[in-house]
Amino acid sequence: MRASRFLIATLKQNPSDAVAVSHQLMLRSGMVRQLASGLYTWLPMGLRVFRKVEAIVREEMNNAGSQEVLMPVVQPAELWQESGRWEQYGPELLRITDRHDNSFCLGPTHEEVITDLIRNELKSYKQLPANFYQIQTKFRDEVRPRFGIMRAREFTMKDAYSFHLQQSCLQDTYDAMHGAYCKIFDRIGLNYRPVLADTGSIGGSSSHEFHVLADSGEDDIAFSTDSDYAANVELAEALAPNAERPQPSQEMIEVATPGQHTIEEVSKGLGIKPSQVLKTLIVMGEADEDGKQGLVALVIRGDHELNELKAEKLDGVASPLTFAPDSLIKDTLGCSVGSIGPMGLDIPVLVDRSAAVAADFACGANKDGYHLTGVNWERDLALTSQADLRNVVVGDPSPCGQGQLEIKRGIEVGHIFQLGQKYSEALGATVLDENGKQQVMTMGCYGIGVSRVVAAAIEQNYDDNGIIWPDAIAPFQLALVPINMHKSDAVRAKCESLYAELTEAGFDVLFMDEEKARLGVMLADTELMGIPHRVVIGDRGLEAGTVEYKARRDADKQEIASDDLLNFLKQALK
RNA sequence: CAGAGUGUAGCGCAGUGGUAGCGUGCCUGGUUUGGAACCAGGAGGUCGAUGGUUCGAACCCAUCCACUCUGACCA
Repeated sequence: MRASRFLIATLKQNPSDAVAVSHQLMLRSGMVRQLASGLYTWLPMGLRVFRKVEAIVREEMNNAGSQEVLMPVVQPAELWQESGRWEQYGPELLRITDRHDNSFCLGPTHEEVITDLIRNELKSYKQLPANFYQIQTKFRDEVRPRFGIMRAREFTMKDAYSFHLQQSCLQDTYDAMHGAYCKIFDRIGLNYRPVLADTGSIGGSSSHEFHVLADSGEDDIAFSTDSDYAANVELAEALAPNAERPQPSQEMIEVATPGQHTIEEVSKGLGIKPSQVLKTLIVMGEADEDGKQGLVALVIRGDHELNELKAEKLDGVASPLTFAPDSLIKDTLGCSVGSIGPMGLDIPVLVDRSAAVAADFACGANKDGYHLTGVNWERDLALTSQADLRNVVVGDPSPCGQGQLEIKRGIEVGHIFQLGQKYSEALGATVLDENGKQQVMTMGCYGIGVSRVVAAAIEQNYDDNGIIWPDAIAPFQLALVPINMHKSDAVRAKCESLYAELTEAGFDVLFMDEEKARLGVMLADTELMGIPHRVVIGDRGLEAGTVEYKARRDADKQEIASDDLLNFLKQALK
């Protein structure tokens, strides 16, 4: 491609409202432009990257036996009412009405549409397993779009859905998809990890997320130092401590702690470590037959964080997890939030495993302005139910039994689920089995955020000068940069012949052929745009029979005999 | 949705009551040319919108809109 015929829309200055690195660099390098909040136009440069990601995803999905389809973005309300999600989904589902006053939505995902298609098209067990995918625009009216392309409202996703009669068959496809995802992210050239994940609101049993590791990620991922174990922190189990609970050594006394409510204030006031203070959180209990909700107390160590996902899965705890309103706590327990403790509560008390081995601890006295110190389980109060309630922290033993946990940030770029029969059941997607009987199919679903992969690749690969694309998804593999082409016929002739030759050899070349463009500007632009390889042609080199080569990641340039260039590049770019 | 902030030239910003400016980018000409040059000339703005106060509003007041940040939310 000739730069003179291609929109190079680089910006010198950072648009002021971009915060995330990928957002800034995508705007500055002329990859995208914002149209409205969470809506972006892909410029030619950005679209080339996007298409390369898409092509790799498509190839590997095809290789893994999935068939491509393309479903509408606009979907009829009836289907969503049939699955129950018309009511379940909140305002994130953008609902629209057509001229006949019929309701539709913009698809945030396509389970309903594919299941509707499949119930009409698949009739026999002989057609199973079946796996279909599409690469399509999704729309989610996010409460707060942010980080540019990373969390846009309109985005592109590769979503696949598989259909089975046996769980074992689903498992096979799930494993095949897992393998295909690894191939995809390997080929793209990202540092990523498949991690155990929560199945979330979509339901189902088994689930893995694929995370690109980057400091700017929104998720915490826990890894074992000694094994392949990796899990989203929201899911990673905090094992029960091995250590026995120490014997009590202090008397329980009540201490006035006026104005001290947070763990930090209390531990500072009492002169003890936060880990010696237990915090008691009051959440809503599960509704009984009459629909009445009681309260439940959750007790964790002061230096630990509550894991809401774990908590809401416990018997007796309302899901979604809801913190009890202050007024209700005051009415029921007779004290306010900063002074609650497990001592003498007549509501269910669930104690985190780590908190259960604490001795001589401090906690609220259930009396405003007072705390207890030297409290001990069994001696001063009964230890009723124990549970895993907290987020794991660095140094915890790995749930796999080997090594300790470390925690890194990740960007979720893929997610695979075993869906089960949630949608096939609701929409009546059945086939006849060997005995001629109707059987509801079991489903799996598999997503990759195609547009997000582009942003995540930048979050993981950049420097002060701009983007550093992995070779496989770079908009161009190579920049051909002439020096003073408008004055030197030799430079022009060499560039033209090289451009023809390299293009002929199958390289994606960006020829910086703008008349009178200054070298510094061209170099800065090609670096900002992240083009991984660069060849500079000047009179000085040509007289010596050389051209200059530099990889985007390299610190130094090298002189290459111009006759060897093609072979050199074939090596370098392979 | 709650809290905070910002809207003035493509981008970054200044201007706080007297009719719009700087840097950069863009166009023309010239001089330059190995990392974002220099000189001269030029184009480009209903100052987010509406209403009000005033002789006069980018500026003061009110309402609305958009965008951003923090949080809750998130297959």
